[in-house]
Amino acid sequence: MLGADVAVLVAGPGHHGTRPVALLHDGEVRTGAGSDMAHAVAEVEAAHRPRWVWWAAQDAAEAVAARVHLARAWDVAEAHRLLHGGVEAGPGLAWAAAHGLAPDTVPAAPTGDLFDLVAAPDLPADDVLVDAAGHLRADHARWTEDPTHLRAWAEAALATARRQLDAASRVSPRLAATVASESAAALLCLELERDGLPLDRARTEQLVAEAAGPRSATDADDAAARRARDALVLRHLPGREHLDLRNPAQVKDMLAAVGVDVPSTRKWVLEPYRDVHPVVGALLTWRRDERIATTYGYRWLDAHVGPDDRLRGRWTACDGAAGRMTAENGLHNLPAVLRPGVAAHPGHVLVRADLGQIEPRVLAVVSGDAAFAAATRADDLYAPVAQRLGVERAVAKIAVLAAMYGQRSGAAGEALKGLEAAYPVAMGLLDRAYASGRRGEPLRTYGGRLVRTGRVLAARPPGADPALDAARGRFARNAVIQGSAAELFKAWAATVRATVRDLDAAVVLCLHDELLLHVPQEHAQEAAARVDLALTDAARRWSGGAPVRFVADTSVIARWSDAKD
DNA sequence: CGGTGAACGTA
DNA sequence: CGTACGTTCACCGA
Repeated sequence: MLGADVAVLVAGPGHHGTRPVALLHDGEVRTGAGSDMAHAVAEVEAAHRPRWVWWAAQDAAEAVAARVHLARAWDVAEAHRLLHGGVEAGPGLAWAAAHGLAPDTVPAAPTGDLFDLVAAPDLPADDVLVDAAGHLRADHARWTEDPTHLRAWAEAALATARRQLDAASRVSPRLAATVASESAAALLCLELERDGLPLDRARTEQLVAEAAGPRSATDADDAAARRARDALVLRHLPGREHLDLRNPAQVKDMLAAVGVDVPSTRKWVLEPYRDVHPVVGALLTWRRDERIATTYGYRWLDAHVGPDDRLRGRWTACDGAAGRMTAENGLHNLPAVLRPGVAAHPGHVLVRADLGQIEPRVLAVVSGDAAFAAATRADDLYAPVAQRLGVERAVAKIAVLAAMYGQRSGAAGEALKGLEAAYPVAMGLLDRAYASGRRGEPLRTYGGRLVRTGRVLAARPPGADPALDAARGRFARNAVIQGSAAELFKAWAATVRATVRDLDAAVVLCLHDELLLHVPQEHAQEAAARVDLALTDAARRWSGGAPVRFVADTSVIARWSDAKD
């Protein structure tokens, strides 16, 4: 994986475009300002299609901005997160881990104040990157401001990557492939931020207006609109006109006074009390509209939707828990009522594809349960499970979800016993994950990501608090499924990224089990077919050919909210 | 002014 | 609400 066809791309500190960048390929290093280096990167890609090694995808920011497509990468930061868990994965930490140095001995980066000049111990000679203890020098960020240092910086990244590959092959035969997939996902994250999510601005503004009222010209108008929204609730409460609806404690006291005695004012707690007092319904409607007015209102539109009518936010390839993708600025939690505003631009369509029942299908792969794998041959996995258990489909579904997530409320009891009997291998995997979590032991996803379970209130050791142990157990059981599903999803997304490129199509949204592509109209059917083919290919590679079927519901639409074909 | 919890959107 | 995440608000203590 890191043989002869390797190129290294690293950047020094500074602003994108003007910062120093080095490209190391075939023993030769080229350095220059980032924006000037983009075409050199493109040349190497076109001629050699190497595997690119970088400390993090951010090193390729200028190439991405210049729309240079890079096919294969080894991202040292993503590899570190997979091998060792956690989110922190800077060069100093990744280097240390790759060289067997304890993470708590990594020297802290200088903060830039005078104290550093006085306290700095044993500064290495100025042309040396590694200190006496074997760590990257603490001031490596400043040190790489000098372009003559960038060759050593690139070689350090390559050395780290090679050690990571050795470590990965010792952990799991699948881990190197997972690094490749995660590295592509991290690159895709930069492209998602660059391209944005296409919106129909007029329609989106209209939807916002329906919840928040018309756009205010002045602060006074804004305050008046806010008072008008509040009045729709307060009119049910004569004598309490000064109640602050945004203060949960005041709302709770008010509700108790009108006969609604609840432990909290959360939506699902209040929902059953709609008939007790009209203020309950009014409050819930107010909360829905207030969410749009404050979080997804005009301020959000103005801040994050560009003049090209695209919504942009930062993306990260893996969160700190099980490894799902995250996104900012509402890209991952846009209220459903605003979805009609997400629309293909003229001459284009959206291709929407979502994975069906991904988590139980992933459980079949991770556990290697042959009987459960057989159930994945059905379009609806719960049908054969229900048949085997002799229960209704709805009961089978609840039982499977209860087994995976540890739901304790509800009546899944009998069906759960049936599951244990019918699919002992799959249920055994979930039980072992739960037990590992209770003991605070780390575990690995199918693709090899280390998930630490001690992170749940790490201050209290396992065994000290039964409720905490149970929480760690539930977290672990969920993480092995959710994290493995995230790996399959990213392998799929990376495959789609590569295979629809020649259609001028692009992935514009990743949502855990759903992909949205922006596609020229004339390539709609071809892009949809390639999305489905990419799932077959990615699933076969990720699962190592396990007899488990994955299914996508794929449709060509104009708006995200449109019904499926 | 920074940190915390409540609340709620998404999967 | 089984588990995550991001955002906004009010409150708390400095």
